[in-house]
Amino acid sequence: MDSYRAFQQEFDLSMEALCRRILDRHQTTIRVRKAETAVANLGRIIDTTLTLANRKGFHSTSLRDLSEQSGLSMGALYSYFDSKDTLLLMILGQVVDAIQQVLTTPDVTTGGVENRLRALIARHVYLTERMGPWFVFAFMEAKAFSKQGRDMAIESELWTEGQLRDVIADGIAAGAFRPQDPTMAAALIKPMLQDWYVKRGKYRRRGVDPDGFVAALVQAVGAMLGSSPQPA
Amino acid sequence: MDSYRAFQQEFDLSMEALCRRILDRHQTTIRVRKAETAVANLGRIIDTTLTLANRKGFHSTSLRDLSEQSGLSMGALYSYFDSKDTLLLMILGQVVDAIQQVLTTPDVTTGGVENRLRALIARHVYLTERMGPWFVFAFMEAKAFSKQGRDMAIESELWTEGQLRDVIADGIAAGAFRPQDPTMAAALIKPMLQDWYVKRGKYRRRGVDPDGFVAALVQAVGAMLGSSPQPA
DNA sequence: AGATATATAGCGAGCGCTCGCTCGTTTTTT
DNA sequence: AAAAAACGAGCGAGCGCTCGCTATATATCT
Repeated sequence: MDSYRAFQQEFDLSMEALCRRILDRHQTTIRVRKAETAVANLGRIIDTTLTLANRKGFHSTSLRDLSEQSGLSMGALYSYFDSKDTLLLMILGQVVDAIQQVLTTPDVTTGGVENRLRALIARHVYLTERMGPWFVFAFMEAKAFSKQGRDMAIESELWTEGQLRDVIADGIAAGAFRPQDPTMAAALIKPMLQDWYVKRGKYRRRGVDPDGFVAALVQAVGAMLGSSPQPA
Repeated sequence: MDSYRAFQQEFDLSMEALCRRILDRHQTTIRVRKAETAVANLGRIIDTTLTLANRKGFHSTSLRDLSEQSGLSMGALYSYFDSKDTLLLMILGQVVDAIQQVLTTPDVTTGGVENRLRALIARHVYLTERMGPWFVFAFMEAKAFSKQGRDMAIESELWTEGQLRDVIADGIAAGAFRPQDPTMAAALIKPMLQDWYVKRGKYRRRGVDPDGFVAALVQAVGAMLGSSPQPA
């Protein structure tokens, strides 16, 4: 898994696949019984929500706008969620779910520290590239979440940072990285990863693609941690 | 200027001083004539706005909440701004103003590249520490700004990144830093600087103070740019 | 100095409007 | 024809904002 193309073939993160998981997780609230119909309409709802919310904020997006743009009536929308807040939690929940799915696989947890670190960085960039609007949504609306949502976001954030910290700590113990505080190092790397989706437009304007960003980031992080040069 | 204490003595960024500048910039909209009264009440209004907006978002903060918490009536509020959007632009404008004030002084623009880079990093951290809630507000509400506000935010963002890029480019030319793309390097450093105020709580919980963060960041950035060790 | 007049600051009920959400009805599917 | 899904007018609550009014500070006149 060493390019964005390979990543896309390994993980199915299509709107359909994502909505199928959301349907699984919210079977009790979603009142539409036919899975095929439910997945299709969930896709339209969430696609529209992400577009409108990322343009002017979730709170400023009215359900009438959402109804009009998605082509479903007000009543139909309420067959898929029981409150606007639930819609928000559906999207956030799927973001957390996808993170777990992508960052918990052998490539990331085994092998040399250099490769584990590279895999962690690459997968994070590729995942946030593939699900860009979802991550922007989660990041921007985080403050407005209900307590349940905020706790979920913080936990997920700390989990990802913990993965980084563990790899760095292992690397220091193995003598691959210069001795330093692994928690602080992880804390500094995390925002660089987030920048890829928070400021996506800036990188697009400069012609930087996902693989280019991964290369630059791996290089920078390597230098920062004082890693010995990669074996040719 | 080599500590947060020294920074606070060099720059007056008290609520009173900031509001006095806001009053200057919005003389035409603010209908209260006595400067003393206006500055005092602007302080109450903005302090309350930052508190409420950073808790639940600016859009979700009603002017009735603001009125109740600040102790001014609805009518009195409208003597200080002519629309809720103007209130938002007042705060954003002062953030941009303060950035210019702090990052455009001899320390930052003269001397060796190592020192210029250190000064730039330190001042950014100290400024965002001193005006924490203002910066969090600007960052979180940026997407909801009117076009005027968004353009201001983007311009200010790019200006700061440009300052970083220039120092790095000078350093590469002088042989102090390893040859690399200064634009990409600056793009990766910026989010680390922003993390200080966006995730302020995380660092507080871990007992990291402004000077500690500056030290860690200068160290990390130095390694990342491949700077030669500092002269003792 | 005291009385009067004028300007300034603050007040808060109420306006028009949009919001999230409901529910009786209609359309589509089985 | 029964069940499932979609419809959309309408409800009450809460929004940004206004405006006729009161209270207080300042200026002017005897």
